[in-house]
Amino acid sequence: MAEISISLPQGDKKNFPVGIVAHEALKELVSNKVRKNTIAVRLNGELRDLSTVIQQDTELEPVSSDTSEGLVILRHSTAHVMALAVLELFGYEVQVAIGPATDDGFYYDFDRGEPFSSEDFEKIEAKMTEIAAARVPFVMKRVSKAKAISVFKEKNQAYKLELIADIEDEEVNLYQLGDFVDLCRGPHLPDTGWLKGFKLLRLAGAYWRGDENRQMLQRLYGTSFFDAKELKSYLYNLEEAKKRDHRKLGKDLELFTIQDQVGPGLILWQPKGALLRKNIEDFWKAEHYKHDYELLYTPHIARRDMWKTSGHLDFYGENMFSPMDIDDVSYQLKPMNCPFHIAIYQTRKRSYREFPIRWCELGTVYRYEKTGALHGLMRVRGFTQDDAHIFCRPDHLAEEIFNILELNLNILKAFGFEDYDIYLSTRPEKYVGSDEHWQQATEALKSALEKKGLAYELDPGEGVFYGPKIDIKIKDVLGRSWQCSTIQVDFNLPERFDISYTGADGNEHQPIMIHRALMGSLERFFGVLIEHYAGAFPVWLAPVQARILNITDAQLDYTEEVYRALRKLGVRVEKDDRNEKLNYKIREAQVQKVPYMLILGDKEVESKTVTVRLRNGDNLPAMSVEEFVDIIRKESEILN
RNA sequence: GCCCACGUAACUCAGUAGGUAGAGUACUUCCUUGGUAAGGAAGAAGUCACCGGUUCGAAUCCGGUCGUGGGCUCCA
Repeated sequence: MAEISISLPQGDKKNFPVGIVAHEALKELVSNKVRKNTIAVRLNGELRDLSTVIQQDTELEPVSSDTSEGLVILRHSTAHVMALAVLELFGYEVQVAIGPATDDGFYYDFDRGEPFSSEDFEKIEAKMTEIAAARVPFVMKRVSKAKAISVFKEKNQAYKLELIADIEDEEVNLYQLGDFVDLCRGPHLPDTGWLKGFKLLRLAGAYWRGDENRQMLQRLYGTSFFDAKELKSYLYNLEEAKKRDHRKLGKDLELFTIQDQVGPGLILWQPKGALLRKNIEDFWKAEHYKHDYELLYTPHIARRDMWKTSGHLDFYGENMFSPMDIDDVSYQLKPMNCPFHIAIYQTRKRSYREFPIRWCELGTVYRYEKTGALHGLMRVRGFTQDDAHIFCRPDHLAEEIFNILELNLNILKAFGFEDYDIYLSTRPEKYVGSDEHWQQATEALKSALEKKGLAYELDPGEGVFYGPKIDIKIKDVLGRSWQCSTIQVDFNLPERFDISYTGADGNEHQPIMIHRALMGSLERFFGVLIEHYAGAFPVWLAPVQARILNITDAQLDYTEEVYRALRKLGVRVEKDDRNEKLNYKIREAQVQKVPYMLILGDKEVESKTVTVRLRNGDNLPAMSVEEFVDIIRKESEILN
C-alpha cells in the first residue's frame, strides 16, 4: 500500500497509508494529552476538520481548544448548533442565512414569519444543551455545486442558493449536523460534546447581506466557551462594562443629560460635565497656541448658497438638516466648519509668506442622523468638533501632516490613550477633484505616517468625497476602539471657492487645504473618557478635585476658611458641611469619585491642617492647605 | 430609516385573571454632633411617555405618535 509522510511543524515525521484520517494520524504523532485538546488541524497552513482524509505528503499541526483559533471554531460550531435547535423547534421551513463567529461570540441570521421572543431564547438554549449532551457529530461532505444546489432546492433554502451562486469553486462543503445541512467553509468541532458554556445574548434585525433595501432577517447573537467558568467570567465582564457605560455614569455623576423635550441626539452639559469640558478646551487651546495655531469663532448657520458653492448640498445633503427661511432667504445649519474658515481666508489677499495658515475652532456642527444610529454621547445630532484648517502649498503638505500627527498623538497621550489603529482611506466612488490631485494627497499622507513610524492599514475607497484621509481610532482600557481623529486633505474646496495666494513668482496660485480634528467631537471624546476612566477622572480633568468634609458643626468656620482659601488658589473644591455623619459624607464623595477628601475635625482646626483621604481609601498625613495645593498642582501637570 | 424589546415618582425598579398606584434611594422637616463607604423619625412627591380606541371601568388590552435600548445601515 502506498504511503505518505506526515510531519509536525517542529519536524517530527512519520509515514502513514494514503487516505488516513487526520485524527488517526495524530494518535501516532502527538501525546494523548495534546490530542485530548485538539479540535481541528492545520494542513499545509489551512484549517481543516479533525476528520479530514489525508491523501498526500503534508505538514499537519494540531489546533488546540485553548487557542484563539480553537475558540473561533467552537463559536462557529455553536452557531450551527443554534441553527439546528431553531429548526428543530420552529420547523425546517425557517430560512437560514449566515452564521459566523464574531470577535466575542457568534450569530446566525434567520428568516421566519414570526419574531423570536425572549421565551424562545430559553427554549433554544435548552434544545442546544440537549444537542450538546447528545454529542452529535459534524459531518463534512465535499460535493459539486450542482449537488449542493439540488440539496438546498429540496430543502427550500433560498439564501443558501444565493450564496452558492456567488461561489467560484466547482465544489463546496456541506456540513451535516443532525438533520441540519449547511453550506459552510468550516472547519468544525468533531462533535457537539465540546459545547460546555454558551448563552444566547440578544436578538436584532439585520439586513440580508447588509443591504437596507433587502430582506430584514432576525439575528440571534450568542457566545460560547470551552469552559462554563469562562462563560461566567465573560458575563461578569459584560456587567462590569455596563457599570462604566457613559450613559449611566453621565447620569450618576451629573455630567450630561439628553432629554425628550430638547430632542434626541442633543446634549446638555451639566455643571460637572461643563467644567470637565472647560478643562479639555483650555488644554486644547494652550496646545494649539504652542503649535502656532490661531483661534477662530464662526456662526452656526449660513446662507444656503454658500453650501451650494461648497458642494455640501450635493455631496453631504442627506446629512444636513432642512433649510430655514429667513426674510425670504434660505439658510442652513452647518454640518461642517470649513466654508466659514474659507470665508475668513477671503477677507484679503493672501501671500505665500503667511503660509502655512493654521486656523482652529471648537466649532459646533449639526448633522442629521437616523434615529436608530443615535447613541448617548457617541452618536449625536449636534456636536462640537475640535476642528482646524490649514492653508498651504503642496510642498508644505507632508510636513504639515507630520506636525499634525505629532500634536495629535501628544494630545491623545495626555488623556491616557497610547494605543491606536490608524487607517489611510483612499478615493471613494463618489468624489470630486482630479485623479492626479488625489494621488498627490494620498502620497503626502502616506509619507507623513511613514516618517512618524506609524503602522497603518489601507482602507480603499473609504475617503471623503473631497480628499483622502487618515483616521485614528483610539483604544480604551477595555480594548474597545473609538474613531476620533481624522486628517483630510482637500484640493476641492479651494477650487470651489476659487481662493488663491500670491506666490514668490508674483502669480496667483491655489492653496491646498487640510481639515483635521483630533478629539473628533468633544461629545464623543467625553463619552470615551468617561468609560476609559470609569468616571474616576485624573486630577487635572476632574470637575471636583477635592471635597471638604467636616466632622461636626463645631468645624463650620474652619471649613469655610479652608474652602475659601482653596478656591482662591484655583483648586476645584466643594464642601459638604451638612449635618451628617462622616461615614455618610465619605461614602457620597466616594460614589462621586472625587479624587481627594479633606477631613476637618477638632484636631485639624487646632493645628490648622487638613487630613487627606484618597479616592482609593488611603490617607495622607495631616498637612497645611498650601501643602495640599502643591499636591494638586503637581498632579495637574500634563505633557512635560 | 428598518427589525425586536422597552417607556410607572428626581433615580433604580415592583405592580398579568383590566377596578382610579407601591418600595428603596434622593428631597424637605425634626431628633441626633457622630473621625474614614449609608444614625433615627416624619413628610412631600406620579397627567402610570403622548394621542386615540375597546370596556361600566385601562398603568394593565388594541392602534398610532414620540423617546430609549440592542442590532442592521451610516459615521465625528
